[in-house]
Amino acid sequence: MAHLGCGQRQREEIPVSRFALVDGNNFYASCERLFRPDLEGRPIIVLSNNDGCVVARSAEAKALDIPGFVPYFQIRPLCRRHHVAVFSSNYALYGDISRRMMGLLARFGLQQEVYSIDECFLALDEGWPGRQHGQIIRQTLLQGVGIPSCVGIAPSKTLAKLANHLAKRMPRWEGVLDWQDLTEREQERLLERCGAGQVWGVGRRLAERLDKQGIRNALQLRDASPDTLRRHFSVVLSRTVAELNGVSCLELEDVAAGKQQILSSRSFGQLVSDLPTLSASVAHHAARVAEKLRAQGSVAALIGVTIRTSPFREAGQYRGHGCLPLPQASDDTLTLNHFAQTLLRGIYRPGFPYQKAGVYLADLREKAVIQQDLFCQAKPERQQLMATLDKLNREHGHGTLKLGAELLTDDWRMRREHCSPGYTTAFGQLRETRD
DNA sequence: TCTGGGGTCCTAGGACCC
DNA sequence: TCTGGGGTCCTAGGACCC
Repeated sequence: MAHLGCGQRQREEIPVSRFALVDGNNFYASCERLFRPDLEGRPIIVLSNNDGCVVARSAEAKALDIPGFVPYFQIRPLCRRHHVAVFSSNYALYGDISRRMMGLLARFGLQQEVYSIDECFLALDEGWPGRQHGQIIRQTLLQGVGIPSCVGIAPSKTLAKLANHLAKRMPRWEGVLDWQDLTEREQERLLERCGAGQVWGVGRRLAERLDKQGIRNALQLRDASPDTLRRHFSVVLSRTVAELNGVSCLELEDVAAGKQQILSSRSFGQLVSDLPTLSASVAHHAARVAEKLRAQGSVAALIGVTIRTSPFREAGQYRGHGCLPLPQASDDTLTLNHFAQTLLRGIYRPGFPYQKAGVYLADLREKAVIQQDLFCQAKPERQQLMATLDKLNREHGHGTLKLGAELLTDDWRMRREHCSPGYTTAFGQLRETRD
C-alpha cells in the first residue's frame, strides 16, 4: 500500500501497482559533458575515488569496448590512443546535478523513492499513459538539467528495472519501455534474452548457482518452480521471482529508512605506514560517520575500525580490525573519534604499507528513545557544538569545519589527478554554462 | 614507478551458555 | 567425569548494489 502526503488525493490510500524507474544515462559522464560541450561526441570515462577504476563511460567509450570497473592503469594506453577524456570523480558536482534532477522528477509521480544518485522510482497512477508520460519525463530532464535518461515502467520494481535496462539497450523503444504495452509473447521473448544475472538482486554468485539448476535467463527464472527455489535459495530470491511475475512485493520507500550500519572508508593516495597519518585518516572517517549518524537522528552503541594492506600485493599482508561497544550510545564526533583512535592503536602493527582505513558504526538506535544515563549525560553544549558543526558543513560544504586531528597530515588523501572544477558548487570555480 | 572503489545488508559459523 | 543438544549472540566475510 502506498501512503500519500496530506491533501494530495481524496483517497487516503491507493494500491500502487505501477512503477517507473528513471535513470540518467552514463550519469557521471553526462554530468562532466554538461559543462564541456566541446566533448560532444568524444569518449568520456569517469574514475572511482583515488582514480582507481572506471565507474562511468559515455556511449562512445562503451563503443571502444572499455569495460566497466576495470582498473584505470590497465586501459590507460587505450585511452591515450583514442583521445578519451578522463575525469576523476567529482561527487560535489554529481550530487548537485542529482538534487536538481530528483527535484524535477518528484512531480511526475504520486510518490518518489530516490534509489541512488542517478535513479529514482516513481509510483504512477493506473490511468496515466506510460509511454507519453515517460517521454515527457525525458524531455523535462534534458531541458531542465541537460541529462539524457531512460524510463522503464512496469507493475513491479524489479520489472521496471528490467524494462529500463531494455529501454537503454534497444533503440526501438526510444528510451521508454512500458512493460504493459507488450503482448505476453513479446514479454517472454525479451525475458528470454536477458541473462538471469541481469535481473535486479541476482548477482554473479547467485547467477552461477541458478545456472547449476538449469536457470539461465530471466524467463526461466520467472517460471522456476517455487519449490525448487525455496529448497535451494532464499526468501529474497523468491520475492524477486514473484516480482518478475508482475506481483509487486517491494514497496516504494519514499522516506529513506534509517541505516543499520554506517561506514566511511577510503583507499590512500599512497601507501601509509606511520601511525600519525593513519590516525588523521581515522579521525576524518570518524567525523564522517558521526555526521551521517546525526543526519538520520540515530546514536551508535558500537564502533569499529579497520585498516589493511593492499590485497593485490604479494608480501606482507595484514588486516587489522577492532570494534568496541560504547559505554553509552553516542552521536558525538569527539567521543566517537576518541574510541576510534583507541581502537586504531590496538590494531596498528608497525612496518606494514597500509592501503586503506575505515570506521564503521553499528548497533544504531533512535536517538529520541535513548534513556540518558544519569551520570554521563551528553552535555548540552556538546550537542550544540555538533549542531553548529553540521550546519556549517551543510551550508558551506563538507570539510568547512574539521577535527584538528584530521589536519595533522594530508599524506593519506586520495589521488584526483583528473578532477573537473566544482562548476555548480564552488564560487571560485564558476564558469559560464550553456543555456 | 606504480597503479586495483565505496557502502549496505545478510548469513554461516564460531563462541559461549544452559 | 564427560558428552551432547540447542539456543543466543557476535562477527568476519560474502553478496549485492551503484
